Amino acid sequence: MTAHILHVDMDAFFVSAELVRRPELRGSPVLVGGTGNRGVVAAASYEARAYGIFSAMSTFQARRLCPEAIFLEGDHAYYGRVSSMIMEIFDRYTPLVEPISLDEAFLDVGGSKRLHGTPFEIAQSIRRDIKHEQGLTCSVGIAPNKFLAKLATEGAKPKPGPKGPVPGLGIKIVEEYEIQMFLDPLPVSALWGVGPATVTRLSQIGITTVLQLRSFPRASLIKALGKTQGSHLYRLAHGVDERNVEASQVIKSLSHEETFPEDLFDVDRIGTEIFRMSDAVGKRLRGIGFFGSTVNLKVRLKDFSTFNRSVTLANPTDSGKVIGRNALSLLETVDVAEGVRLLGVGMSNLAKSSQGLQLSFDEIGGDEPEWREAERAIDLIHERYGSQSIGAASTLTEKGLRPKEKGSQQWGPSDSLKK
DNA sequence: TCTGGGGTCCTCTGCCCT
DNA sequence: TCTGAGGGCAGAGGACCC
Repeated sequence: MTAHILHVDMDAFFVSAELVRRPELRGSPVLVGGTGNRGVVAAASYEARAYGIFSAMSTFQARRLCPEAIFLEGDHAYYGRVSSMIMEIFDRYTPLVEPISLDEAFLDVGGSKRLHGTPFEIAQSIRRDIKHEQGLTCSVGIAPNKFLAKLATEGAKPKPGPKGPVPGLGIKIVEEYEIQMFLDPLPVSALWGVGPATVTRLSQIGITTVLQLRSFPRASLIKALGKTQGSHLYRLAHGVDERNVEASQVIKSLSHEETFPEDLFDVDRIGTEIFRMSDAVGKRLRGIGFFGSTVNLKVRLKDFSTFNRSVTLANPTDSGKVIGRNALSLLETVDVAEGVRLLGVGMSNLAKSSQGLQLSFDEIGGDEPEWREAERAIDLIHERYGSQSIGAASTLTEKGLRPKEKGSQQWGPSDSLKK
């Protein structure tokens, strides 16, 4: 099989997007993420990476490593707009585009050769278009499958150096005949699905590199890791990945969670926050025309211990009120006396609202059947006058209405949310 | 003064039913 | 009637990804 799968990954996307609109910051250590001490770094410029800062590091630690770094609060809506324009560029070259996140996608260009050239030429064109139209750079991996293409991208990326970023290859191809040569020296942590826990388990049986993993008997690997993960890793170590590039993906769950600038102790306040998040989840469900059957509540306490509770409803719902009522009863099973650091409300077991769902009297609002209509009316008012214009009294905090929008607190609480 | 948010998938456990 | 095995399912939580 020839290398025809492209993995395109933007270089330090959030930071680079900020530098486009704030060019005066170029050359400085710039970080995007949660600016409060409870936040994390979402993206670091290559100048900041030279200080040992990396994404997912706590903002507190990043500040200590580089006090002079410029911290920018993320602007999810802006990155979303830039991302859409980049995805449009991909669409020019193939209809088979699978976005993984705002800054990353797989493209199957197997059928694009006659129109657009070889995979390498297409990668060159995409990089040129993105640079020209958005002022951003990206790296591209090309390989016979998604797993190898993604790994190849890592080899194409710029690296941080003491005097600024050291340019990478930009494009890296892994052809069929060089797969093992490419994979064997890599650490097992480079494989998709191998995190810290699996690294530890593998090292206990003497496996630290892909070559060692490949040489290990499949049956022993399955014994050590279980059938699913064992055979999955065995195949990856041999460069086998049969997943196709999926242009459309079905949403399976949806949630909102939030870490608070200070721990919450007041049960009434916790209830208000749960209703606020439930409201947002309901709004998003209605926005995409879905109902959910399972209500999930996540609670993280002061000591970072985390509890997940869920309940499956007899009838699916898209009502924030119904979600909130169920989430609140789930809260009763968790002892929150020591203080709540994070709350999350989610829905799973989703189905399109057009799939002939029967809603019981209770699921559409119980004693207030008109509430369902009210929620839809609120959606319309939000659309027209903004999310601060109106909301249920149950979602009102002492700071006023704080409706939760997707991505509004993507990387943790900011300084401005602190009292 | 540390450790986000939004997802997916998997495994384990307990319960119910046959 | 009691008991155990086993399947199905829901719930909890771990692990991983970006």
